[in-house]
Amino acid sequence: MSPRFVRVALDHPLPTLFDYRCDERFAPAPGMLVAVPFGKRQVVGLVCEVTTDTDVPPERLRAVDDLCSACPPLSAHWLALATFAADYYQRGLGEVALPALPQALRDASRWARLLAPDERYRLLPAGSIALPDAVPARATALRRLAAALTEAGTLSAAEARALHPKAIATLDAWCAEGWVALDVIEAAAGYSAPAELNALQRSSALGATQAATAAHTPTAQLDTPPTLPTLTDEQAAAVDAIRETQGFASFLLHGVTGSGKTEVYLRALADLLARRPDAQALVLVPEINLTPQFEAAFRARFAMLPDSAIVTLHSGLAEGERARNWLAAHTGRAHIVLGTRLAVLASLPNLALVVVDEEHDPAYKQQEGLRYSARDLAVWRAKQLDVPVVLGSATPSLESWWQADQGRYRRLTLSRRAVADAVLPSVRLIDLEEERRRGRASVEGLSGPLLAALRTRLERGEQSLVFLNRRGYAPVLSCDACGWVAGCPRCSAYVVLHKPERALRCHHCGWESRIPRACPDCGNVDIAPLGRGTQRVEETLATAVPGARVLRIDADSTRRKGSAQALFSDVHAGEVDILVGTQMIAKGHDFQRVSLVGVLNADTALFSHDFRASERLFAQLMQVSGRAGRAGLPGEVLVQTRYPRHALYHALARHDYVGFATSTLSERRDAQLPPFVYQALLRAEGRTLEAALAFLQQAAAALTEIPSAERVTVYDAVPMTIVKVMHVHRAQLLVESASRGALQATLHAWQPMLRALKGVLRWNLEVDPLDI
DNA sequence: AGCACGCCGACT
DNA sequence: GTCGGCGTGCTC
Repeated sequence: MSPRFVRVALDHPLPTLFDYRCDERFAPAPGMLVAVPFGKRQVVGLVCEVTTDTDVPPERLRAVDDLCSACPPLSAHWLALATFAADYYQRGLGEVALPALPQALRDASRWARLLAPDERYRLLPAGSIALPDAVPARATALRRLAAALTEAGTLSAAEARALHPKAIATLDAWCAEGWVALDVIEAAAGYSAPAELNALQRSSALGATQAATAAHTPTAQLDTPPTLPTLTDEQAAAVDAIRETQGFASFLLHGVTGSGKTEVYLRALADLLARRPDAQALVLVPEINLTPQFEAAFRARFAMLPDSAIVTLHSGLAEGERARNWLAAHTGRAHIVLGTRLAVLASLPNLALVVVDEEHDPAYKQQEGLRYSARDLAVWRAKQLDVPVVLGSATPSLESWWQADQGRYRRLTLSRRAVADAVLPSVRLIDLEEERRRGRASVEGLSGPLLAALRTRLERGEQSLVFLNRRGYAPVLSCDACGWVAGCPRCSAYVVLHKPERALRCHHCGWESRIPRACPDCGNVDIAPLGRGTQRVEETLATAVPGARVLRIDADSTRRKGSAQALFSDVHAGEVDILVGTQMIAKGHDFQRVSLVGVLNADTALFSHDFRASERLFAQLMQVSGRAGRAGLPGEVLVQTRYPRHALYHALARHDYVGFATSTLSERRDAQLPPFVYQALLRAEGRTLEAALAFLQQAAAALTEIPSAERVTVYDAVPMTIVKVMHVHRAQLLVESASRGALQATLHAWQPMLRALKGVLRWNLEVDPLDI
C-alpha cells in the first residue's frame, strides 16, 4: 500500500501548508482536524489535502499524532470560505481557519471530553421509591449520592464521582435494579428536524395566528403574542421580495429606526424554516450584549423550537458554551445562529439565509489579527452558496448604498415607523455662537435651550438622553501658567481625567496615575481640566437640573460584566430621568419614555482628517435621534453646534439619509475616495519612528518591481495620528487602486518581499481599512 | 507566533 | 564562575 500524507494548515504566519505522514489507524479527509507535532509542541491543524506523495524529504517528515474523527469534517464550502478570506486579507489559510474554531477544538487533549456523548444518570420513578430504603443510613457517601440524584433528577458521571469515589459502580448497580437509567446524548451527532417545525410551517408562513402552535408549550404561550404584529405595506413588500428570491440576491433593507426591520427578518426566517425545516440562517448583529431585546425577540418568536435550535456566538460566551453552540451550528442542530462578527466564520452546513443587522456598524470590522469585514464576508458567503442575504440599516454604509445605486444590491425601503402613533422626532439645532453673542446663559457647555428642555421633561415625568461621544471627566488637564498638559509617558497622547476614580488615565494603553495637585513643570496649583466628558456632564446636570436622577452609561460605568444590563433596566424601570452616555446609549434599546435627546460636542467629527468621520457621525446621530419619541410621545432632538448651517446637520434635521448619502458619495467620487477606489494599508511598528518609516520606504521602493503596481497609487509613509502607543512608534503607508484586481495582485506579490525585508520590526497589511 | 540556540553584562 | 538580556533562525 502506498504511503499516505496529509497537507495541514496550521495557525502560523508562514502561509504554507505542512505535510505529515499519516498511518493506517486514521482515515483522514479534507476538513478534518489533526493533532500534529510542530517544533517542540503539539498543535491542532486542519487537513486540506490527503495525498500519496510529498516534496518534503522523508527525514523531515513527522507523523500525525491524532485525528479528530468524532467531529464531522468541515465542508468544502467552509474551506473555500476560509481560503477566500485568507487570500483576500493576505494571510495564511491556517491563520484564518484555526482561530475561527472554538478554543476547545484547538486543544487535542479536550477532544474526547468535548465530543464524547454526554452520559447522564437519571433517577426513575421506581428508584425514588426504592432508594431511601435501599441505602443504609450509615453509608453517608451513598446517601449523599442518592440525595443529589433525588434533588437534581440527573447526574453526570463526573458529578457523581465527586460525591463518592465508587459512584459509577453503584449507579451501574442501580441501573441493573431498574432504579436509574443511563441517557446518552450524542454531542456531535446529526439531527433530524422535530415535529415542532411542521407546526411552525402551518402557522407563521402566512403570518397567521400563532396561538395554535404556541398552545402545546407553556413557555411559548407566555412569551409569544397571540397574533403576530400586522405588517405595514412596506414590510410586507420586503418580506415578499425576500421570500420570492431564487438563489443569491443581496437586499439592502433601508429602514428608519423603529420601522420594524427586525419583524422583516423574523418573517423571512419563519418562512424559510417552514419551507425547509433543515435550513440554517445566520443573523449578525454588531454587539450582542447591548441588544438583548433583539435576541429576546428571536427567542420569543421561535419559542416552539427546541432550545438548541437558536444559538448565539460571540466573544462574551464562556469557552464551553461557545464550543457547544459552535458544534450545534456545525452539526446542523442549530437552525438560527445569532452572533457578532466572529459568527460569520461559523460552520453552517445548511446555510440558506444571511442577515446582517445594522450593516453600517464599524464593529463588523475586526481590528486586530485577521482584519476582516464580517459584512463583506457574509455577502460573499451568500453568493457562494447561492442564497439571499439581507443587509439592514437606517443609515447604510456608503459602500452598500453605492452597490444598490449600481443595481448590484436590491433596495427595500421602510420609510415609516411601524408603530402607528410614532412619528420621527423633530430636530432642532442650537447655534452656540449665537447663544454666546446674545449673552445667553449656559452652564458648563450646556446651553440655555437644552437645559430648559431637560427641565420641562423632568416636570412632565418624561426621560431625556444626553449623548456625548467622549468618556471621562475632561479630555485634558492643563496648567494655565506654563501651558503644561498631562500626557501619557508611554504614548504620544494626552491622558484623560477620570474624576470618580481620581485618576488620570490613558485611553490608548491604560496607564494610570494620581491627579497631581500642582503643575509638575512650574509648580502652579491652578491646573484645570479642559473640555468635557460624560462624567463632567453628569456632574453638571446633577446641579443644573435640580431634582433629576442622572445616570451615566459608558465604557467606564459598565466595566463590570453584566452591569450594563442592570443600568439599562434602571432606565426602563423609570428610575432615571436623564441618561448621559456615549454611543453605547444609541444602540438597540427601545426606551419607551424618552422624548428628548440632547447632542453635545459633535462638531469635532465635521472637520476630521478621516474622510469617514462624517459618515460615522451622521449614522450615530440618526441612531441616537431614533431613541426619541418611540411610544407616542412627540420626540425632540436638540443638537448643540457651532456650525448650524453645516450640510450634515441639515440632512439630519430633515431625516434625509438619502440626501446625505447622495451628496457624500458625489464628494467621494470627486476626491477619488472609497467606494470609488480600493485601499490597503501597510502599518509598521518600531522602537523609533525613523525605523518604522524606513521600513515603509523600503516597502514602497519594492513596489516598483511589481508589474500590477503600475495601476496602484502609493502614498508617502506617514506617522500615525497617535504616533506612539506603549513606547512603540507607528507609521503607515497607504496604497490604493481603482481596480480591486490590480490591488489584490500587487498585495500578493508584495507580501513575500515584505517578509524578506530585514529589520526587527512588526508590520501588518490591512485590506479595506476603515480608519486611515 | 512560539521556542529554541547563542553570545555578552551584573550577581550569589 | 552563572543567571538572563533579547537578536536570529526554524518549524512538515
